Amino acid sequence: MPELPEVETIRRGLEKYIVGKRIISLKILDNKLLQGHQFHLAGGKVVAVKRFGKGLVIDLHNGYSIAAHIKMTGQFIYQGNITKHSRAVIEFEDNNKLLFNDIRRFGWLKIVKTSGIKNLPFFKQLGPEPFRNLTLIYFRSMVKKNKSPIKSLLMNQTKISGLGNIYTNDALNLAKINPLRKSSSLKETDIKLLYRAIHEVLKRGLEFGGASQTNYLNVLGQKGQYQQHFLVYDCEGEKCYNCGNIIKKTRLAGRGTFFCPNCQH
DNA sequence: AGCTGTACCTGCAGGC
DNA sequence: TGCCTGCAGGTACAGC
Repeated sequence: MPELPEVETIRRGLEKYIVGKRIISLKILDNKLLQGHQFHLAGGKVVAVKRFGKGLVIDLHNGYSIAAHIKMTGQFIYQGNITKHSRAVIEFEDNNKLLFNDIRRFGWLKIVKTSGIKNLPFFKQLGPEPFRNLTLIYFRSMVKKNKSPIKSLLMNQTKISGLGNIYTNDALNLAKINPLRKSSSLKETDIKLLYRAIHEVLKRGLEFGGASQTNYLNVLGQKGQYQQHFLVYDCEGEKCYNCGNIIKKTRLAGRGTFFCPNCQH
């Protein structure tokens, strides 16, 4: 489910509710889920919760961390009830607990030394991130030399981290750029508009607490509201808010791709 | 090197 | 009602 705004909303929730708590156990309910040795966790006190791209990292005081990726349908739920989709339960000394639920079972948890997080394959390959180190200079040079469709480039986590299908579709609409356009064909004006649009749609996503189109929930089990404000994502057949033309859907690299044929060139 | 297609899973909506 | 197909917000990997 999650892209940058959803994962960041989860991170903020975890930061609020579990930092300072001591873990007494991790119960694994799905053997596919975990890599690493859970005995490193017992007695570990949570000191920080970080996000890198769409990945989460829970740092403990003892030099170990829990790295997590919730992929399409993962959820971290604080104080929730165990369901058939619960894959792990972290219990804290104060009797509170954190569930990791995941319908499609794509997500993972890894227990590693905090110093080794950056060497995990997923974290190692991440590109710069909006609101952090994605500069216009880097963005411009990357766009100019890339020959794939601009949408594919934006979705590529090694080029830019944090964007997924929802925010990529909406950012391209806001910048009035056709998703199928070859990256290197973008003009300076397009590049600047797109750079700003990426930040704008992510900011909106964050302000609405993420998009709960299907499974996303924050750590309190609450839905986000950005799905009520999609510009084009999942809007096939609806009228474009800008010009009234009908929004079209196509497929690009296997993903649903939405755009206004009139506004986006 | 860098791209595309497919696999990984489960659930759900839509067509018949 | 039920079966079938296709699709879903992400990544890893094979193959070109």
